[in-house]
Amino acid sequence: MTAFADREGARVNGKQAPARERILVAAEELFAESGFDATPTSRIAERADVPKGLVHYYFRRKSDLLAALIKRLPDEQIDPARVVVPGDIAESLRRLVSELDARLAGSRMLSHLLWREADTHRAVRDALQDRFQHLVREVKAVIVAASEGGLAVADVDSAAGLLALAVSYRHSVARHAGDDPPDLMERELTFIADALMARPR
Amino acid sequence: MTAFADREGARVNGKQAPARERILVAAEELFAESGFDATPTSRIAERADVPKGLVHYYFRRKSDLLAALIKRLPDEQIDPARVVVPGDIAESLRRLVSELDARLAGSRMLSHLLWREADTHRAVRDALQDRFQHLVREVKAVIVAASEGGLAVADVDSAAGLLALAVSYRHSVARHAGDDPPDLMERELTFIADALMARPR
Amino acid sequence: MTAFADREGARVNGKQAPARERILVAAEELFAESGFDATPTSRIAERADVPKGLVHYYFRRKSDLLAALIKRLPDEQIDPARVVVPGDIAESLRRLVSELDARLAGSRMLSHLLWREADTHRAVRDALQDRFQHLVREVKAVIVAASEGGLAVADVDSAAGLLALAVSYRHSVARHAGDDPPDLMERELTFIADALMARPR
Amino acid sequence: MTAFADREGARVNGKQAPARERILVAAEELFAESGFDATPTSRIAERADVPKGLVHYYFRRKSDLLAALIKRLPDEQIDPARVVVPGDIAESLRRLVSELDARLAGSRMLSHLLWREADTHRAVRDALQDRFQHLVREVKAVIVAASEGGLAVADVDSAAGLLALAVSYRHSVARHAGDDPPDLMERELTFIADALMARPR
DNA sequence: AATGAATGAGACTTCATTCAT
DNA sequence: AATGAATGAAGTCTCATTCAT
Repeated sequence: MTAFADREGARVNGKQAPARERILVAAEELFAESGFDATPTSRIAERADVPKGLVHYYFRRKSDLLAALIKRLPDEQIDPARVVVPGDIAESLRRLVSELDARLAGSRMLSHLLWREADTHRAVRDALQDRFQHLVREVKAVIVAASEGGLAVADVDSAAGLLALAVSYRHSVARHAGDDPPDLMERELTFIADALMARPR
Repeated sequence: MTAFADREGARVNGKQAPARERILVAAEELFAESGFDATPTSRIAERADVPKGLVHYYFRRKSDLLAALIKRLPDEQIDPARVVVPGDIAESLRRLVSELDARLAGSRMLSHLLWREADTHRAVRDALQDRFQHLVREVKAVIVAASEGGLAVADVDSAAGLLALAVSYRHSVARHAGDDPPDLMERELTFIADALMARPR
Repeated sequence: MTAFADREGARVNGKQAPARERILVAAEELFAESGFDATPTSRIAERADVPKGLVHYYFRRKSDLLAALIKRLPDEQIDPARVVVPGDIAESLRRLVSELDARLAGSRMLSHLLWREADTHRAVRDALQDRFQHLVREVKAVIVAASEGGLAVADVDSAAGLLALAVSYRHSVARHAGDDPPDLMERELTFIADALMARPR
Repeated sequence: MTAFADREGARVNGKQAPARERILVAAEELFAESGFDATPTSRIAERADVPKGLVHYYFRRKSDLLAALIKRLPDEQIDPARVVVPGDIAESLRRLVSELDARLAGSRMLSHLLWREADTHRAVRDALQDRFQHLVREVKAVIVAASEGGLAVADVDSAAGLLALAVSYRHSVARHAGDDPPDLMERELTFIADALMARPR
């Protein structure tokens, strides 16, 4: 590990990360900060500290950068066993949200980017849809496991959809708010959990 | 007056709308279709069927167009009396959503635009926040009126927040889905209404 | 006479000056401040407080404004009798310079403008040359009158040329200096006067 | 070296000068000919025979071109020993003026440009002031050396100031005259020299 | 006489992309 | 593999000038 401080992500245990990697990191940051269109490739090169030509050497067109970024999306499955507290839906969901927060912390910017560019770039749109569906399924799985059966499918679907929406909103669009009180999430979460508990089985 | 149909909004009973108005309509459409940055002012002029210079005559900078668009946002209050069915929260919310759909139909594109550009343009971000809060308050008012009192404030807040989120999502981001099944909304709506009914008072 | 204060020169004893005059005054100021090319006619209209169309109504092309400005140049002859102190060249020149200062004070901006635009506009160039020659002749006349004859023509020409140069420089280009110490002029002036006195006759 | 005559400065012994240099030369010529504002970058590209984009590749903004031009100003000191004829101020000044003429011949246009743009561009104004002061000092040094001491400081200052003015005027603004008779300078020069000689010591 | 909407040429500038080295 | 000069299309914006009223 050198004595020089450096860009987050630009170094991998002591050595400067390879140029290609540095370019991707820089692109992700800048796209998230200013949007795809508003980010010149020259500024990406600058931030990655590589010559301008190298960006197009690795990614012939600018959109190839976006495509490469999407491929890098973290896509780990959260193991329901790690978060589920049988019989306690609220607590289970609470832990799930916490895990999701942790998982997405590393790619919050990218998540956010997705929402912005979904319109103009089909690849992005599809990736976004996939991630959302994936999220819904994860929530559903946790609810089912925590409830130990007995819930109506439609209710689970509704609940999972609403929570996924809230989480997703929080992770991407809502970050504008600045405040983002943690209890806000808590409030919705318990409301949903209680609602499920109150349903006739 | 020709017999030809024309751009939506570009004509006002037989006469071509004033140039300024045509420019705004064209800008709204194009911004929503392709995003702010990706829309050249020249294409706006083209679609509005005005010379390129006129766009900048009325709106010196491109961002002034965005600002003008935001000022035009419909902002009518929905009268709770028109949608509330006392004692029936679900039906009340159903009618409210229906009204909201109607209201936003005219500016769906603009709504969508807001979500996309919220990051880069502070004016947009603020407008977006305002609209969302406005929406939450409307939902809350309907719930309170329909429930005839007796609900916990926190529950109303949660429910209103979730429904506003769902409506908002549907009106803007969700349009990617293409299909947008009406019953999807119905499912979330009844889930929320039932949840409220089931709560201890 | 209204209670409103107004632009210097835009009012003529209590009444607002006619629009055409206000336009000329505004143009003179702005051309001198920012240069001919850098001054949009729209800003002239603005400062003159007239509608944009009126500027081109009175002066079809922008260059017509310049031409009209040149025609307005003050061109009064300074009466040698008023400044000459017979036998005292230095004092005579001192008084002349003082008169010239007073005369040009009213049109300092315009004088300055002339130097800047002389290149690009033939009419300006010619006016500038004329004014300079006029100035040389005035200086010459004062020297001749003050010296009561007996100086060599070549010396008078040289002296007049040099002083005219210094005065001209001071009135136009030199104004950049900011400081512009009065004694600086005095120094050159006495140098020239003494030189003339010391010449063999 | 080809048989074709070519733009002055655009070729360096047979090979075309580098693009960046050609751009600077073209800009200098055009700015001097028509002024800074009146010269489109497109015409600079045209004359330099480079694509339009290259001008902005090397000089992002048009004003950067002006700045670069100013840095290129020749700034060699003239060695007093080369021009001074001890005891003969007039001849010394004559030789100095001749040297100055030679030195400035290469950048006459640029000199001229400076006077024109001094108003609107601070960098130019400062450069101009510096050059003038530099010139005054050079003249002063020659006078002192040629006179072999014994002149009053104030007289030397006056004389140097006047001659610098005349030289400067000739090199820049005066070029309008077209004719520019060499003896005109000679006349002022001897007048000044004689004046100094005649002064009491 | 006066006005301000309208026009279109053209200015500066940015930028993705290519290419010779 | 890597570089940075070079290219030209396209974008935003300004402005003198015209013209219908």
